[in-house]
Amino acid sequence: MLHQFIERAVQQAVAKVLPDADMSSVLVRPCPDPKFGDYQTNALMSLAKERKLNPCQLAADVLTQLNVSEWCEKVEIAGAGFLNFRLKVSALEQTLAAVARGGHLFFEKAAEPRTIVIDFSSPNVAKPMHVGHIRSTVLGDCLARTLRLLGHRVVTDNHIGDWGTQFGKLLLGWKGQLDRAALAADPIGEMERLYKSTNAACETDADLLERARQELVKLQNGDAENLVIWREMIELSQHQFDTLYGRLGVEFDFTLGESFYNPRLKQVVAELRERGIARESEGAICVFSDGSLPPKEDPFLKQQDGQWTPNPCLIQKSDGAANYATTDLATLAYRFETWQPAEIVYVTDGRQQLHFRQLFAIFRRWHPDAKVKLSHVWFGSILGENNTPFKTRSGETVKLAELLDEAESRALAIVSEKNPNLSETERREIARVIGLGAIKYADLSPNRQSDYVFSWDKMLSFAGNTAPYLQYAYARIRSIFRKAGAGMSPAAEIRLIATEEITLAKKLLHFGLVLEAVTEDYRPNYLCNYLYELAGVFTGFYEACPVLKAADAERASRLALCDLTSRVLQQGLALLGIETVEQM
RNA sequence: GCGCCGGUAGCUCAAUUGGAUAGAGCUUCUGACUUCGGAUCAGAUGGUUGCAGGUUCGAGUCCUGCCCGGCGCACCA
Repeated sequence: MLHQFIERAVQQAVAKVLPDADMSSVLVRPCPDPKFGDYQTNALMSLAKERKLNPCQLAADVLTQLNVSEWCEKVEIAGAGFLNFRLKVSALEQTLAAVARGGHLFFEKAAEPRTIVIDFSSPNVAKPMHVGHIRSTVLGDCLARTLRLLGHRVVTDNHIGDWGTQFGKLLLGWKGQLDRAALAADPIGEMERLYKSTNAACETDADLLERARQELVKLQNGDAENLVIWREMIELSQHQFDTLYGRLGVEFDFTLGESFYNPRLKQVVAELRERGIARESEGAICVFSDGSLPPKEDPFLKQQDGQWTPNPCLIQKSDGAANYATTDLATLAYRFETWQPAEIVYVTDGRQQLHFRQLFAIFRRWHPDAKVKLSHVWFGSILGENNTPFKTRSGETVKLAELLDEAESRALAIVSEKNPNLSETERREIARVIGLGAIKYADLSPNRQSDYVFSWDKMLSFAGNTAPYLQYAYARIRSIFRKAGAGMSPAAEIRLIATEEITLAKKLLHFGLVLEAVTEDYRPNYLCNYLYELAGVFTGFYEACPVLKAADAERASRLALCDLTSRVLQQGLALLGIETVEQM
């Protein structure tokens, strides 16, 4: 893309003037205001600062070494030492024409593909998937899709909760009060009922609690009967997962649950003890600070009463059982050894930050030579009214299946009102796409680190930065092609004359830059913002530039612009996991 | 108490290595329709970026202190 050509040219020019400069900081970015130009670099000012040079003089020196006349008008030095670039319309036209002929859609594949493991979603067996799983699922899926499009090798792994203390109570309930008919009709509901009822009974009955514990011990020791029941619970749960992931369009390469790592846990603890990374404390096995980090950055220290005190990570409970840190360590080691990734990404809510800081720190000590990058991509909570956690009226967690149902039924009501002429089958399909898109977009468009307030009315609105608005923008473009019929020549020459055409063309060019930003910071909201802005710029073009009524050459050129815009919208939404429809 | 995160227009949010005059939507008000889909668009109103300092050519962004809110901090995950 053009900005990369300019960037490389600038880097080469800087290298001639300042051979020792760090080129990774010499970047070319879109201008914040078109009056300055189309692209700018502000890197020369910081380079000048480091070297105590006059920034404008440095800019002038770089300029003498710079030749971007193939793509740009005269380069300007402005402000405190910006270089401003203005694209030649001819370069724009050629770039768009090349994409229209079948090039990559305004992005470039990564020069050095990386292998990246992404851990996301992670629902629990025998429990309904609920609203708490949506953000991890949607974020992780979007990151996987975007990284893949850019040419990276992505391994998605669903670390389901198929092991743990809850199975004691579940097994006890299953054996005592399982309703087979209810299980057949609604397996998750029945398992949830068994757990809740047994759990409640255990609150007041110590004998029952002990029996639940015994069931858990039997399971952990490989008791045949309990294993059979446990496997059935997993299988029933997997059906639920498959159904919901099917609706959401999410796929995993692997589903290696917690239980997969059971055979490795003892070894993990033993190894960490042998190496002196972990030791016994109050009956548990713990990892303490090794003093290698400054106290402020050390996840195994906290300040209490003005003193740095231990903040250990437990890797084995005093009863000898492993806990989630143990499993996560075994999982991390397995992923590292199995896929040899450049990076492992965990998509979870922000409350687990300390856990992952400790987990990563332990792994670094355990495998000091491992080059793998470890990332915790965390997100904020979904809130209901009054900034309280999002719950149903009766205070229950909102089930994911019901959430999706409601999204679709609300969308159906809107579609039926707006476009009653469509058949019910068509309206249902449109409602499905709009309803699911609205939910996903509501999760992806805010900064992932902030909490957001769940609002049906906002997410399903056709105005503002919402999925329906973008889907509408797409449908409206497709409508032009339906009217145009088959008379569209795909490899049309593109001629940009009106300012709205040029603005749209320049916006299309930014797509790849945005995708890179998304994968660098793991922030899909950059893509959402971009698509919304693109839709806005397109509307400006749509209002000002008639397409079908234009004369032949202009018509073909504008049709090509429409086609490129619709493709970027569709591709962008697809990366967010959101479908489009031809009519809505 | 300590840590992490947040505090930006009346409301909900954005702001791409520190970069130029902090931007959208909603709301309110004013306009545009014999419409390539008005499910739209144009314009107006609206700001001491929580407070006070500091760093520098330049700070919503970095540093220090304080105020307010959410979350976390040894055997749940």
